[in-house]
Amino acid sequence: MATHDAPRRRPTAQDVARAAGVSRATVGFVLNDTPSQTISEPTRRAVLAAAERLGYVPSAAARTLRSGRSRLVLCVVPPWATTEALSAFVQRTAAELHALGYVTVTHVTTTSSLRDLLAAASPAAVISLAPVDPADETRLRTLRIPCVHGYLLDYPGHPHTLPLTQQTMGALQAGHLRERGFERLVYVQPADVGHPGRADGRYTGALTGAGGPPVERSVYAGTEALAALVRGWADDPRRTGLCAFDDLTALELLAALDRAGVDVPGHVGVVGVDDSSAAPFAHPPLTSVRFNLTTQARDLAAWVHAAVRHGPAIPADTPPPATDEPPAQLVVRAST
Amino acid sequence: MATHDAPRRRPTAQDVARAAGVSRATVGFVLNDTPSQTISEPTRRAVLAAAERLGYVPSAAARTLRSGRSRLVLCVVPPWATTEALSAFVQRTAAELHALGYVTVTHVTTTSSLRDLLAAASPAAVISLAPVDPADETRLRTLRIPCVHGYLLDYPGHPHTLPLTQQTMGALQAGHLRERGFERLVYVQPADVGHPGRADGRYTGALTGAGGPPVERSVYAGTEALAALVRGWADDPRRTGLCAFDDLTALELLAALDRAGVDVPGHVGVVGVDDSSAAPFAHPPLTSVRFNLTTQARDLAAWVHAAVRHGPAIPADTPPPATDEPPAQLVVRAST
DNA sequence: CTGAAAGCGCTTACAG
DNA sequence: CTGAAAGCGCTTACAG
Repeated sequence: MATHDAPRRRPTAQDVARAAGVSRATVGFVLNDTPSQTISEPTRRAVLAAAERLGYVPSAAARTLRSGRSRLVLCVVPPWATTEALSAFVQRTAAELHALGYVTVTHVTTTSSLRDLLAAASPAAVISLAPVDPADETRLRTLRIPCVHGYLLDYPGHPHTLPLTQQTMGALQAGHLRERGFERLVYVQPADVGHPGRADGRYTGALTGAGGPPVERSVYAGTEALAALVRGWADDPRRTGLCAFDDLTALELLAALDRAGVDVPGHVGVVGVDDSSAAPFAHPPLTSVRFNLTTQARDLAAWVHAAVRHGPAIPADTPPPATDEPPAQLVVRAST
Repeated sequence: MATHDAPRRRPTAQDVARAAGVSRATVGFVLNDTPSQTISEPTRRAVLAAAERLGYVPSAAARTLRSGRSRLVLCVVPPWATTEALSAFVQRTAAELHALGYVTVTHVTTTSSLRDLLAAASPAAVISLAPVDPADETRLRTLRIPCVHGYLLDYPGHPHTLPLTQQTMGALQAGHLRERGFERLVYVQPADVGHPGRADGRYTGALTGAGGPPVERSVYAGTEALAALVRGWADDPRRTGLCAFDDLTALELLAALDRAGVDVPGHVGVVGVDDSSAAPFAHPPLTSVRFNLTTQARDLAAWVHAAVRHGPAIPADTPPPATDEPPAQLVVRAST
């Protein structure tokens, strides 16, 4: 026995029209809330009920093709930006964009080019958490898809720079260590930090936050190299404050310091970046820089919305709304 | 002065045809590698060169609408599945799917329904890392979009179950603790673990892995509650082995045990799940369960590909390829 | 290879 | 509200 109402194809607006006993145009007006049309409440309800009953979902492909608009926002994330803090940032931004009528999806870049991605999806806009390849930038311009930069690197002359920059993070770290009375300041990072600009920016910020040089910089690769650094700090009579590149680096530092029997924070202090969920459980609990991303996610979403409506070139007319909230703050724990 | 070759609209296949001096059909044949057509090498090159020069990217919307096919795979991730290990799993799966010709994007579910998502994108298939809402399952069936379950819950009767299940994890934890001579075994979890089935499955697995009961189960909420548990373990004359729900839970346990002055692993042992990047730097370094996701990502990608080609109902004919690799393994460190 | 064509499902202006 | 219609850019079968 064949089920009589199982369609062999997905339902279309035409099917909804038939089921609701109205014209196809009416279905479109109801489903799109077309303001220029007045639809009576009973008709409206009948259409919506029929759509629901049939499991109708408008074809994204047809809608995008015909209207030239899309509700999809594509967030492009480099592999090194898949941290807790940045994931939270993307999720908040997605929530803000949802309120503006968009749907956000994320793509972690493995191959470098956006070409394949753009041939498979038709986004209204792209958010990139990393500097975009020039070829891809050209492509996006050609396709008239606005690209908003959601990365936290200073980008001179670029209007869309979030208040939170790499500099902010380093400055908070170094300033805090100075306040706590650490005399010698060292910026410590592993050799591989994804995009080198991140570490450079944070180090530059540390120079500022320390109230001027010197802030040393140590790059290590491997346990041996780190142990050698630890010996240097242990033997130094000065109290040494370490600005760790991120929380993971900080955890590695704390473990190495513990192995060497160094007193933390008595002789050496450590500050991370990210305020990861592991930070409170470190040994000792880790002081870290927490991002305040709520308002910044709203800014980013607003830029995307503006770019979609007015085109990518909206430098002067959309300044980020002034907020009292600092872009980041220290969460002080026992490691300093 | 106006730039003479800046088009006001995005280039189409027609533009490429004009630029290459061929017919529009030829462009389609070249760009799609249509096997039924023989295109001479010079023509082929001319078309590709013109496409490249114009920055042509085929319209995903038009292509999907016309062909009824899409190269987009949508991976739906609940907020609690955004861990390092699962992110890595998704990225590996995306890489495998890329090799099969798909492009994968991820959506973290905030609102529960897939409706908005499916109205904004036309995926060829959906991978869900969480059980799918029945309404959404119906919707996907109606839209003829196959949905493959990428979550690690046992799902009785479901053909697509990866070798790695929640049970596997718990079993490895408990088996290891027994081997290490811990007499009393406790499964410890915070009250909120996202989807409760995860903790239930892991606990069930621990019962098996321990070679039979008893394995106690402790659910805590807050530092106070945890401290009370720690006192209980400290006062017990038996060596107690703790199966922590995940690495974060394990880190919290280690911190609490350290505060209470409990000897780890002398008196209490701790095993996590995830083998997160913080695990090696814990105090003491944390023994944890690492997922072997390489082959499992390949299986998942193969299921997606099969589902796209043969429809969602492919139970019997696509068994997961047998691999020698265990679905997960212990990484033993000092905490046990 | 070319050229003319249909049609995917939708949005949206138009005359009633 | 209805009904007939165009057209977004593409894929793809067809006759040459």
